[in-house]
Formats: sequence, C-alpha cells, structure tokens
Amino acid sequence: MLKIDAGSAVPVYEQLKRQIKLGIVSGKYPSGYKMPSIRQLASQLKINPNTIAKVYRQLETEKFIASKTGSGFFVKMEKEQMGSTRKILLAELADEFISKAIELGFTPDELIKTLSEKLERKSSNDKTE
Amino acid sequence: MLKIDAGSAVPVYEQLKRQIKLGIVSGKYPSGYKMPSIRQLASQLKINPNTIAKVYRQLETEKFIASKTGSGFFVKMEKEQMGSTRKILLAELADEFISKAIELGFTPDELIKTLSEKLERKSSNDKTE
Amino acid sequence: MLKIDAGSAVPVYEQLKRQIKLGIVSGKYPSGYKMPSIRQLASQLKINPNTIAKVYRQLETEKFIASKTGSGFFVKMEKEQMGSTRKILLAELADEFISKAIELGFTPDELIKTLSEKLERKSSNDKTE
Amino acid sequence: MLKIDAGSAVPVYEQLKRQIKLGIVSGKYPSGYKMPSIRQLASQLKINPNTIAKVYRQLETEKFIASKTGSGFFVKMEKEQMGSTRKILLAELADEFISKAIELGFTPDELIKTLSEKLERKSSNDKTE
DNA sequence: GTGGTCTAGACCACC
DNA sequence: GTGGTCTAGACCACA
Repeated sequence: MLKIDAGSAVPVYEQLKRQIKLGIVSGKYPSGYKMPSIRQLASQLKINPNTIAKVYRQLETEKFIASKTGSGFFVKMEKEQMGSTRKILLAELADEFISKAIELGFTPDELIKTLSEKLERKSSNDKTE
Repeated sequence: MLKIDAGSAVPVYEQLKRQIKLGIVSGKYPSGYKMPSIRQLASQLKINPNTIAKVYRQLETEKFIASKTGSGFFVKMEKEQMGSTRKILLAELADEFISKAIELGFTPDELIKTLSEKLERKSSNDKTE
Repeated sequence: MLKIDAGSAVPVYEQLKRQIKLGIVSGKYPSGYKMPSIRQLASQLKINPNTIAKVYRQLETEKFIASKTGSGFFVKMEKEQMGSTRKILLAELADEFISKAIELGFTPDELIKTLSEKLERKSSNDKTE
Repeated sequence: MLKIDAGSAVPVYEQLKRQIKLGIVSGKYPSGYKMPSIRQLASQLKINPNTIAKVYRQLETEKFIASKTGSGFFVKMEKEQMGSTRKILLAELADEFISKAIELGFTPDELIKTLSEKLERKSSNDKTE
C-alpha cells in the first residue's frame, strides 16, 4: 500500500507521513487500527527503521496515532475529527501557495485562472494516458 | 528595502532570492540596475558575504542578473521577458500545489473551492486591516 | 580516477566538473551511479569539501546528477539524453570558437583550414608518441 | 573605431587587447603609428585609465607596441611578422577549441563536421539578415 | 573598490 | 554516515 519514491526530492519521512495521514483521514486506517511494526515496515519499504520510528513519533505528537509499549502503534483519530483534518491539510497547502504567489505580485484572479487551466489540462491528459 | 528573518526556517539565501526576483519582475529593479555590491549588502543585512554571493550566482544562472567582474552585478532581465517569467513562476507554484494536493487525495473541485474561499476571506481581511 | 592540477590556471572546480561530465557522458558513470561523497572526495583530492559541494550543486542544476539528502549524489542522466548532451556540449564549444575568430576578422575558410591542419598534425603526433 | 561592450562577459581589457592586436596585424595601425594616449582613450571609451594602461603594458610585453617616455605608445610590429602573428592568434583559438573537445571524447571528424555545418548555417543567416 | 576562488570549520536535517 | 546552510577570512583578477 505505502510507497516510497527514492528518487524524489521530498524527504522519505515526509512522503511516509503524508501517505499515512491520508490513509487515516480517508478511513483506510480506521480508529484502533494497528499500524505495521517499525521493523516490518522498514524491511518492506527497504528504508531505515529510524526513519519509520521518526514518522510514528511525529504522528503521535500530531495526535494521529498512539503507542502502546510492547504491542505497537494504533490509529487514534476519531471520525468526528477526520473531516476537519482533511480540510486543515488542504488549507495549509493552499495558504502556502497563496502567500508565495501574492509575494510575487499576482492577483487572486490570476491564481484562480492559472489553477483552473492547469487542472483542466491535467484531467484531459489523464483520460488520454 | 531587503529584509532577512534570521529565525525563519526558510534559508536566508532563499529569502533573499525571492525578494530580489520579485523586485526585478515587478520592475522595482529595472534592466541595467546595479545591484548592491556583495560586501555592502552583506554588512547591511549582517550576513556573510558568501551567502550574498551564492544568491547572486544563482540569480545569474537563472538569467535574472549578470556579473561584471570588478564592477558589480547588474539586472539583465528585459521587459519583454518579464511577463513570461512572471507566468512561469506562477505556473511552478501552481504545479507544486496541485501535485501535493492530488497526492493527498483531493479532487480538483476541492482545490478550486478552497482557494477561492481563502482568497475571498483574504481580500475582505485586507480591507479591514 | 579524478585528478586535480593545483597549479593550473583553470579553477579546481572547473577541472572537476569537466572530468565528471565527461565520465557521465562517456558512460563511465552510468545513470543511478552513486557519486563519491563530498567529504570522501575532498579528502582523496586534498581539497576543501565546499569546493566539491559547489561542483556537485552545479552539476545538479545542469541536470547531470541529483542529490538525496542523507544518502548522497546520484547520476541522473539517461542514456537517451547522452547523445544530445554530447552534441550540445560540442556545439557550445564550436560557437565560442567561431564567434571569437570572426570577431578577430578571420574568414570561415581560414577556420576550417587551420582546424584541419592542427587535427592532422595532432593525429600523426599521437601515433609517434 | 575601438568599441567596448560593457555587457559582455569578456573582460574589458581583453576586448581592447584583441581589437588593437587585430588593428595592428591587419595594417590599420602601421608600424610607427602613435597610439591614442591613455587618458584620451579612457575618456573616449568611458573606462578606467588603469585598464588602458594595463592593455598597453601587456601589448608592450608581447612586442606589439613600444613606449617612448613622455611622448606615448607607438606601434612596433614589422610587416614581416604580421602574417605569422595573425596565424598565431587563430592557432591559439583553435588549440583551445580542440583541447576542450578532445577532453569531452569527440573525434577530429566530429569537430570538422560540426564546425563546417555551423559556418554554413551562419553564412546563410547573414545573407538574410 | 568590485567579483571569483578556495580554505577551514560550525551546526543542522535526514537516513 | 550523508548533504544543506552559514560564517570567517584568505588571496587573486579586474576596473
């Protein structure tokens, strides 16, 4: 399920964190779900166990999962929070995009227009691929 | 004019590069404009000259400025290029935003909707500030 | 493999860049090949790590290699690109030669003639050396 | 007559030196010709007198001109040397081109072919411009 | 004075 | 261990 793109410029731990977060907020990993063990996931993805541990620890701080010593990590996120978490993730990305674009002197209309065009082009490309 | 936030997670050289790019693309630094010397800017911003040199060299490879040994760095970007450069910069930002959001499982409609809402909220905030 | 002539007028980082480019374009360093680490190469060639880092970063912007923080630099150039890259490099050299010669008032015929003579002389020298 | 391209990456003193050398070997500045004074040339070209002085001093070392204290610099090159000097200038450029290209693994045939093609293309462009 | 190259060595994030 | 950023300061070429 989880995949790592070793060639990407995005750090491995960031890729993992994003995918797990998405899995949780989308319901694929429901509350109480037992996450794969650090060692197992490390050998499966062929990355360093320390990296997995770091990801789990950060997800724990962000209240997505909880550790039970001796038995593993478990999803903790409640359904009620999920909708808002998804929105928060997107809001963060949008804020980042907006602030950078405004800094370059673009108007809101230009942002909307550019984004719409790119998404249209993308969807038509996806069909033909 | 130029400001550095030493505490920011964004590297100093990135902060500088963005500000200078914006200055050039917005016309504040017209073609032929002599950039502040490495040493002068370094002492003004209280950062190491090598950091400024790195920024200038990168802006040079990106064709924004040109160096003349012994006399300084000069803005090279022509007015004709500015429009297209502005568009390219925006397109890069939009691509980054889209790819991250799609990766997290969001639909194009959600992107447009979130962006529009944020921009509306922002413009009304700007008025009251 | 890599050698530096400290006494040369050509900057150290230029010497290195050329050799590595040649190694990549000639296939000696295939795509995916892990370049020596900055520190290791620095100690081997007895030059400062920053100089190596500068070379690698420039090769990165020229799309020859890619960095993965924490694990090293890797050759990125695909075989399909190699032929065209080789041609581009030669074209740049030729353009430089032509523009300088024309600027000095030489005719195209003189360029061809001089080049041919030199190459013939060189090949006969190579045989006797 | 003499022109400086301030925007060029080629150092000002190099541009000047080349043009003067060319003027001498082409006969435009015959033996005995009095070169413009340092101050006059500096103000005419709007560059630093030190730069002119440096050029004259180097041309003196290379036996193109000679200084008479109190009266200026004079062309010294004899007609008999001129033909060979022109050839030397071109030979230097050709050697530079060849050595760089060989270093990149190109064959003599490729050099000749690329150069010929570029010169043909150039001459047809010149006609239509 | 200007930029260009290089050294020495620090601290950080990532694996 | 790896690369990424930054500082401090040297020496050189160019104007």
